[in-house]
Amino acid sequence: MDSDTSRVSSRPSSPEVDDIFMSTLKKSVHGFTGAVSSTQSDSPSEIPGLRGLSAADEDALALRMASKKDRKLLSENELQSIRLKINSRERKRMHDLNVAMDGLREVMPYAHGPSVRKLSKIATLLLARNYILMLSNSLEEMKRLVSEIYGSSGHHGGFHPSACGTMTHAGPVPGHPAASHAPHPAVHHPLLPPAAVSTASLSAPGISAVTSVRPHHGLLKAPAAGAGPLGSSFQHWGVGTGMPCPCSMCQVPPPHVSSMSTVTMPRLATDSK
DNA sequence: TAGGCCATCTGGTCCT
DNA sequence: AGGACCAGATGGCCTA
Repeated sequence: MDSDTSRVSSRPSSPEVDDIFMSTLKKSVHGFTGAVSSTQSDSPSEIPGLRGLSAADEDALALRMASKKDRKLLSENELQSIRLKINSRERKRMHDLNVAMDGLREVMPYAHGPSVRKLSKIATLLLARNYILMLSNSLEEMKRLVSEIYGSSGHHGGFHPSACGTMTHAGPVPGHPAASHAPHPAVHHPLLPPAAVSTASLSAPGISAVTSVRPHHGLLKAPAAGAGPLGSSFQHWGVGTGMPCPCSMCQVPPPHVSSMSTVTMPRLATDSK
């Protein structure tokens, strides 16, 4: 999918006024929606300016409506049936999208639970992006250190299985979501002393734009006292010691992350009101 | 009450 | 032709 740019560019920035009008007419005069939605119960009486339409008016409108393509060949019931079918597909599509979004939320390093409001869609996407970037950064750092340690001794420069086995931050995998991170092992980055990781904090724009805003935004039903920026259920924060986890994942988004979030989501970054 | 988020409807566009 | 995708519009719900 993918030819979006061209598709978008060819799309009118806003619908024609007449199209909106006709759409309204279709919905109101002919019950075009099929009244599937519980939130949108359009009826003629609800549309100012359409009240008092005579039967002739409706016929004329129906004619105009039908003139579009071959709709004239379809009965009102057929049109409604088609519309219902399309609406149903769209609902299913959006539902699937939400399911996928939920799946993404589950593997995000963010507080989960009945008392915590779930991430918004945009926050989920932003956090996911930054999470991926952090993991990539962490992986690169790990590779570099492994190379430093084994590279000069003639050992292979790649990951040793034993080292791999101790990597708990390799990223969420199916069945092992980051959200359900097991508590940190005593040494989760055996090759990475705390001093080796960046000293940058999670206040970096990428993460802060999403996570630190949530409480301000009132999205946490119950403030997590003592919880870090990622939330109280985030295992990397304060496990055992109550101190911030020094691991790479908990520390830094890559430098280039700052190019977004706060820019593209000004509201998220400044919504502390 | 304003603003944010969301679900839904809808029509347009593109793809198969 | 039918389906998928997209974006605009609309209204409901919730929170500060």
